[in-house]
Amino acid sequence: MARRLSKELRQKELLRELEMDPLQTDEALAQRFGVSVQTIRLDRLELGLPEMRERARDLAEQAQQIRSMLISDLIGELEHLELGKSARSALTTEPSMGFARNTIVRGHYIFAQANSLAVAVVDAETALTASARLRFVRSVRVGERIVAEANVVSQKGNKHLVRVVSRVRGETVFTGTFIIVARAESDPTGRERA
Amino acid sequence: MARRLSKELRQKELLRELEMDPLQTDEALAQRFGVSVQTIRLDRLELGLPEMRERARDLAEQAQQIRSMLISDLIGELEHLELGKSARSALTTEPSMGFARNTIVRGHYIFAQANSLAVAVVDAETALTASARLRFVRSVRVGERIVAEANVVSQKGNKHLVRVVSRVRGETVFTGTFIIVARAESDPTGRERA
DNA sequence: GTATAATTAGGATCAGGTGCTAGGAGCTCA
DNA sequence: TGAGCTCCTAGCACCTGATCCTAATTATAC
Repeated sequence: MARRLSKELRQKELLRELEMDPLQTDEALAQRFGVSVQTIRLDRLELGLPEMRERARDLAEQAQQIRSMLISDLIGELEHLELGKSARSALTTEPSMGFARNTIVRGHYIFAQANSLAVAVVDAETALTASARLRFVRSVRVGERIVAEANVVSQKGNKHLVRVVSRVRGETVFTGTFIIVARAESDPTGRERA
Repeated sequence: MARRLSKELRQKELLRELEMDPLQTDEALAQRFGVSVQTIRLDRLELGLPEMRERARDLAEQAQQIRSMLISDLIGELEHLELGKSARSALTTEPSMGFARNTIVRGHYIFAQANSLAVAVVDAETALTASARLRFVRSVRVGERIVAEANVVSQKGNKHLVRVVSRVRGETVFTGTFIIVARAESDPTGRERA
């Protein structure tokens, strides 16, 4: 049974190996495990692992999704926007947004949604967050859908006071008060941020 | 010159097309533009664009980086950690962290680094952000390296007051005061967040 | 109408695979 | 000892999405 054990072990290692670095060819993997390329192919077949090019494509697609979802200027989907007045966006939370050891969504995703919305609602070429006060009222579980609503409370000069409330199924999970500064595109001296 | 113009136009379109969806083969692109595959190849050659498989690989590598960098529990690299007392982390900002229209880093990345650090410094199984006050003192440009320092100011029961200051080349760009709540792993009733 | 630029076509070759067939090594069991 | 089994290796034909190279055709400019 030493043979079979070694096979099982190799396949487990193979999984770990590909998780660490998915962009390895069968050739490289074969060398790494001291077996023939065919053996690696059989292993992949048994484990249902796709070939390197597919793995690359899958990852590439993920990257695009991540890019458009998490790294877009507005995090979450914009559902409503009345410039200078109010806005609403929805964010469906994903496992990648949670802590590694539990299913609680990490605060900066909730903040990111609220902050993006606060910046978006201000009617200006460039708007940056100057300061904020946040309250995380209740923890959010991975999979829950967060609806954030932003309202411009007041405006003095280029300073906008924006209030954001985020809810999950109607229950408030987060509130934040943002001071957003509108800045002319031509003004390069950054004194504030978003 | 209509031909040459059409060529220039096609190459511009090609760039935009591939930016939108990089996972297209020459074949598909040829059909899309109504030209032969060879023409697309020549265009790619002139524009210095890599083949589809390379594009996929590049994206895949990015995805891995994004995964490990932005979606890890601690954003930025931990440079120092004394549990319950202080911590320091560094974050080199990337183009993907900036706004689409300028090179200013968006606030939630700065917050994410600070928030992660504040949570990490608290010596507890699970620590969640309950509330925070933030000040974005100065805008950060893409490429700048942010060093965040967190100090536990006080502790009352399971509530920790953590102060975070983020600097770029010694200059303060962000300050935040976080109230972090430590929670026993066994307590499933989420009343606070991180 | 001819020079020049742009496009198309064809063939050889490559990487990194799939799918299939076949053979040998190593172990178990009777 | 040999049959039966799993596991590994090997070889060959084929596929996709490319490469590089040469040659021919078409469009446009002068």
